[in-house]
Amino acid sequence: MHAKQSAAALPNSIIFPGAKAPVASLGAEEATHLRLQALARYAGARSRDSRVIDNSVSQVVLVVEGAVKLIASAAAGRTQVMGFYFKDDFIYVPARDTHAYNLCALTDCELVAFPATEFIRLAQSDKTLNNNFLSHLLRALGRCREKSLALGQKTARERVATFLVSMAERIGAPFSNGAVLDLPMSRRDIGDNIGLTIETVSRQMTELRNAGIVSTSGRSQVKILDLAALKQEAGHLPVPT
Amino acid sequence: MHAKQSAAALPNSIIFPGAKAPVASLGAEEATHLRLQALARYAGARSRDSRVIDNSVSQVVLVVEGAVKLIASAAAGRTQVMGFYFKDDFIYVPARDTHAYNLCALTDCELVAFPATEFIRLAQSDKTLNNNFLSHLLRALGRCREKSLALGQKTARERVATFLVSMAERIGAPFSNGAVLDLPMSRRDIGDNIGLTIETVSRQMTELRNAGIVSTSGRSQVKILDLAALKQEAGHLPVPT
DNA sequence: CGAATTTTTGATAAGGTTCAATACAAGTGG
DNA sequence: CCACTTGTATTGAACCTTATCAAAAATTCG
Repeated sequence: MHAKQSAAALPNSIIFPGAKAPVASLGAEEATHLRLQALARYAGARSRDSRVIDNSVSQVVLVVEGAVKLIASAAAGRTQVMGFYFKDDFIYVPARDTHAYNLCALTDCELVAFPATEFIRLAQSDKTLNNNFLSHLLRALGRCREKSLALGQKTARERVATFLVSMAERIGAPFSNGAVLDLPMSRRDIGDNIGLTIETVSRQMTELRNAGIVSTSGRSQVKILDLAALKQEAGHLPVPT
Repeated sequence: MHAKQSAAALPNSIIFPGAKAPVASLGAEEATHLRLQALARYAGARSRDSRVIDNSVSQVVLVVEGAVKLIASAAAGRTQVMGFYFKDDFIYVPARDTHAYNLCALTDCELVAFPATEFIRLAQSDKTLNNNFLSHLLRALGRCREKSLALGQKTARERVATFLVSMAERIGAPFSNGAVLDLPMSRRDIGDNIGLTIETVSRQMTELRNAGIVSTSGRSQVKILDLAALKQEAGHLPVPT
């Protein structure tokens, strides 16, 4: 299902009660709000919907509610999950080129999409918005480089641990010496994100469980019992002095 | 050797004859030039110099001449080469954080570095410069995502082929059905860039040579005899329709 | 030319994938 | 509400790719 259309035209979409709220988290000045509103395409999506937004042009997407994954497709049907995004996250989705990028809903969710070109033009006249966008891009680049490092250098164990640490920081609820999290993505998604097969992910989870570092219940709940130990497993750099 | 210092203080550095030229490729408006000049730190480096620029603060670096690599260091002495950069390339080097980023010279080279914070502030008042910086960041993010896909999904053969295709596009001279290139980096650098050991890189090069797709002479010269075949090996997506 | 370094080649081993089967969770219809 | 069905996750065994270790060959540089 395509989503570059106004909310009214989408049967599945969730109509926002107060339309101003989502755009507010972009931190733009008052004067920019109206113009952002005009540009915004609200899109609701049900869990598992793929191609949640139109990728014929580059888009800047804000997650208002729910969770999505950004996937890239290469030859031979292989896909890489470039990242997972949650409430208030901000995603740059390039237009289809040598690889095709798409957003897929992991849960029912609400998104706001802006055509990138117009968004950037608008940001030029609003220092706050421009700064926010810039610092978002810098963070995205930083995270992507971290991922490159992980994919290029780390073992299966380290990758799974790294993934869990990252998720704990983003969607974990504090718990004892660690955190509790409810993973909205499947083992396949995790594998495609960290460059492993589902079997390897599963085995590493089992080993972490046997080592008493995490415990699991059901498919999605993970309790991190010892965050320090998990970070150790993740192969993180000692804190710089 | 540290390089956040003016050219005059660097024994190794190459003093530029006309100091305006390097900044010109940033495409800034006339009025911004002087302020960029004031901000710029010129740094020359000899081949193999590491820590070519100061990484205690984030920097935006322009390559005026030569070639450099951006490396990230993780625990256990593992390093990932995040990318290679050549004349007129533009690099965002974040301050040291959970990982340490550094520029290393592959050849004798000339660089211009700007403290990122001030550079960004200056860009705010110059639409052209701001646009250039933004589009640079978007391209950098795109390339980094491509690399994630390669590291997460591709085989050794595909990675080496992908690397060669990319280098051909960036520093190759046209030649018959392919290109000739003079690689300024070692096999180790290549391996650290695409997540393989030097032995595996070497073996894959040998196989590509045996397949008649490339030929080599000396350490650094590579002739791509059949670019189409090499792209095939790289596992690229068929051109979108 | 000769020394030092880098690259290539070879043999072996380890980590991860693949294939196959079982167990588990969640949803569906009686 | 429970049995049945479907999809997802876990476990096991064999295989394959790539890493590791070790040595020889090639290139660069003094």
